[in-house]
Amino acid sequence: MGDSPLSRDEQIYQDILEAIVEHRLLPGTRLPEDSLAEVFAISRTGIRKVLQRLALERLVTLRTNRGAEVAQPTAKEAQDVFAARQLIEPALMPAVAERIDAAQLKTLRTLVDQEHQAQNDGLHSRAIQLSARFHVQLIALADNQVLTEQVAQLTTRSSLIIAVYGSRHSVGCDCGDHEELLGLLEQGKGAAATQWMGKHLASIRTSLQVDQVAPTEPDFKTIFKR
Amino acid sequence: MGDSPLSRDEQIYQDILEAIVEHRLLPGTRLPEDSLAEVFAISRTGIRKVLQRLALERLVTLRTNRGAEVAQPTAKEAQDVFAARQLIEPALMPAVAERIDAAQLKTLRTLVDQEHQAQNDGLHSRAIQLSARFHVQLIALADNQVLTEQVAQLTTRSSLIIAVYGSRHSVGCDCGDHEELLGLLEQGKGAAATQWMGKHLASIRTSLQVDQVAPTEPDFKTIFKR
DNA sequence: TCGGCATTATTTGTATACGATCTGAAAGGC
DNA sequence: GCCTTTCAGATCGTATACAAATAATGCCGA
Repeated sequence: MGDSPLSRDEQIYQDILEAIVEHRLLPGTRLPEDSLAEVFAISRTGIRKVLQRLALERLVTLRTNRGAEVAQPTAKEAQDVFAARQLIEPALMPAVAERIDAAQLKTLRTLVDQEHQAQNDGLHSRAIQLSARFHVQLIALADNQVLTEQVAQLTTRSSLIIAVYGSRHSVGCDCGDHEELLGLLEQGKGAAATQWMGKHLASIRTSLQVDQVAPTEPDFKTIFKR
Repeated sequence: MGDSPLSRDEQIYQDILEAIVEHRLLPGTRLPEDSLAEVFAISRTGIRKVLQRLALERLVTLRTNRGAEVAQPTAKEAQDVFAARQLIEPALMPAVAERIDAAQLKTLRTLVDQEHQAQNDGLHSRAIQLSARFHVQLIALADNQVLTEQVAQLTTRSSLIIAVYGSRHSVGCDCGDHEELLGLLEQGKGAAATQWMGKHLASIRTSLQVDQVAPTEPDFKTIFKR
């Protein structure tokens, strides 16, 4: 027994997902089925399935007869995503504080360390990915699969949002450190952890430059006007 | 301008979704691609796309080489779904109370009336559907598309849960009426509405008979043991 | 020189075909 | 008589082919 470690489709899905989260594929990038099919040595049928899934998760947009491209969240969407996170994530901190144990703390601290290291090495992309994983792993401790999946989706969308509106900070690791939060949880201070998480997300949210929209397609008029 | 009113796939998706929400398709029912393809006069390709989507929304389960069937939520999943709803929906009531206006109140009251009528006519299936729509329409007023979509998904999953564990009540319209809530919102009593919604969902949750699992396939060992 | 129109090339939408896998039942051995 | 094995039917997974739509290019006329 033991499932196949990762189905073919799932692997491709993960690959593309990671590329988007790590900003190797930027918002607006077109994703032609043929090219992807060739890269992954699979038929278009398989690619379409993956793109479909990514579209339902709002990571790519899918327009009929015009193919797929990496999604470009609007400012409103960015606000909505972070509002949702602010509603859900802080509220789960008490449950997390209750259930967390030494082994899980250790796992989470490993993630934080890796994140720091990536940050110091200038690997911002990797830091972003690790930060997202930290949030999901943390929420998973509340033992609610539904909410965990929702937060997982919200964090990946957040990565996309940061690609469009973000400062150069990774997923908001400027306002105090994830390590701080672990300290609070370790001491069972659920209420304090709730507050911390609320501020953490608020800080990321305000650091977004939602006003200065990065022009999707190069605005030649501006570029060549002298 | 003006999109096609409803794409072919979208229509099929809606049809199957409605059948599941209204309990015309019960949990555990197999959904062979060939049969569906024939019914909807489309190729298997189109059906697979729809089933894929329903699977991502957890309304059908998809096992490799064994096809699709209407999902049978576990007791844990049922708890998780309602816990999520209890976290999200009450929290949005203040925002809803602030933004609601006369026109929207009227629309919602129409929904409630239709729900009552369906209930009185013994059309429980329809009542369930209308109740779900009421919740979604309500949440939509908070003007957060992300959360609205999440709640939409949670309500459809709730319908499925009620099919498995539910009492004969429709989507929990026993503990006080949706009309009551509209009264509170009309008066701008956001805090009271929050409380009301919390109790409302709690009431549905406790009315679920999560312990007496409806045996999917008849458990002959139990049945014939004396 | 510029705008409108036709043509072409690229890309997606859909159906179908073929191979692989699973389920259930019948046949055979113990 | 019961268990194992094998075979057939049905169902799914994947690739490919062909049709349709779109976007871009080139052409022609004003």
